Amino acid sequence: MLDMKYLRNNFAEVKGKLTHRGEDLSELDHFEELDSKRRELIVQTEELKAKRNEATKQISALKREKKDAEPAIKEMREVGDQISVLDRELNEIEEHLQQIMLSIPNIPHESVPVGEDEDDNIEIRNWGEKPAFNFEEQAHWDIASKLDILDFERAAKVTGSRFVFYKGLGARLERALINFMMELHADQHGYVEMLPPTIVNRASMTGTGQLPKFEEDAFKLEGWDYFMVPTAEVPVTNYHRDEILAGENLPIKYVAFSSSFRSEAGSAGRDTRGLIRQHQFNKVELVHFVKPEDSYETLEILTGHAERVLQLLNLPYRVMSMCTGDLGFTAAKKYDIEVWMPSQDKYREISSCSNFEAFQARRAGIRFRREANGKPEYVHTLNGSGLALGRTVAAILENYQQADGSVIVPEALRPYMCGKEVIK
RNA sequence: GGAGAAGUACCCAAGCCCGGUUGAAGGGGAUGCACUCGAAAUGCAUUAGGGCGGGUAACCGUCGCGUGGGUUCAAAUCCCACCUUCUCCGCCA
Repeated sequence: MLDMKYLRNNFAEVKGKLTHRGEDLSELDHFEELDSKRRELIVQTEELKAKRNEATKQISALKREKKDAEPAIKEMREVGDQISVLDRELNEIEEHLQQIMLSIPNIPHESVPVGEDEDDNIEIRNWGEKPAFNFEEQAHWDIASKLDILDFERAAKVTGSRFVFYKGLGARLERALINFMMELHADQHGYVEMLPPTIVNRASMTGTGQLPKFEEDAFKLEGWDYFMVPTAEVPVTNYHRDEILAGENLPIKYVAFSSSFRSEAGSAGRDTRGLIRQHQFNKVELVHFVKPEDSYETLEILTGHAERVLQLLNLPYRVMSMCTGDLGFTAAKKYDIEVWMPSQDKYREISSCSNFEAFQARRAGIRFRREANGKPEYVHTLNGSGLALGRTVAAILENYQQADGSVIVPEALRPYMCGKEVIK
């Protein structure tokens, strides 16, 4: 959510900056009218309420002195009616205004490249050497099915398409990656470890920006106003919802492991095979709460923490700066880290690191005080995958595949795999 | 799932039956001042934060006793719904 006062005072400028995002801004046009109507009504009702409060004191004094209060009561009856009419109107307007505010995307940071879609994203850097194979490289689903470590067919029977069983050393590999990543971030990067709920309520989904606009992307529990989390970002960011944090405790950094659930509405036919696009996948997520002046430096650090995972696994990747048209709804700036997938001859997203500035903090009411008696200010929130587990498994299988169909275990993972050096 | 109890300011807690003088007694804590060489103890004082609106500003208004509605001239106090916590029973990993 944007700062309403800022939007009021800089309407044309904000609107200009939002046009590059390629989102529907038709709602925005009602803002100015509703906003001024709202303030008008507030002045009116508050005047009447002040009058009523004054009269109430007098009525109670009259009653105490056993004098006739009937005329005053009669008059206030009318005032009361006026108040309730105006209040009702005010409520409607505030609801509409709130709905508009919740549907306006974040303002892109000035350093974000202007562009329409993913073709306009800019490569910031790349790392590692793409493997050279002297045999025909295979897709990870083929490698995995020959090794019997992933089972998509039975998952389709048990649940449906876009689900998977990890099996044997496949399951072991995924679990090794979870432990490897969690320990790296907790022990070496200084994050506090979390295992959050994987079901959250509507307020949480609204707080981080998944709702109200993207409800069809989420799995909702029938009969409940609960949702399966699409990312641990939701529970972990909302962990501090409606709180005022002590400035001296910032920055706060959490690393959370959770399963993530996405309906992938509108993605039918894309990445139908393999681990790239599942309804359920595991992810290690990094979440920061920082002072506003620190958030852009933090975005670089956070991205570096995610990159560190790929470096230790020796997987080639590049870092892309998302252009205005590919930023997503909530981010002011976003880097995607893309890992090399040999069978596709392409880089594929494996982490997404975003600075939301105060966009989520305003929705979720997350503030801090610089000093004990200072005014509360909104924190800036950031998060990034560190990393998506399924895609990491896919990248390992493809980049570490051997001519005989076996897969070398990256050295950094061997301590988590009982020293095993190869999956065959 | 069944039965019961409770949610009041930073914390504890009175008020709620019998609506108005409680914008919230009292205590603790915190802060300031006094006493003291200093501390403790003691005494005095302050301590609703926050949202929203108006105003160049000082400041003013409004909302606020779990949340949302309702009744009333007026609600912490009455009515309804919901949420959360606790206790007991049942079930259960």
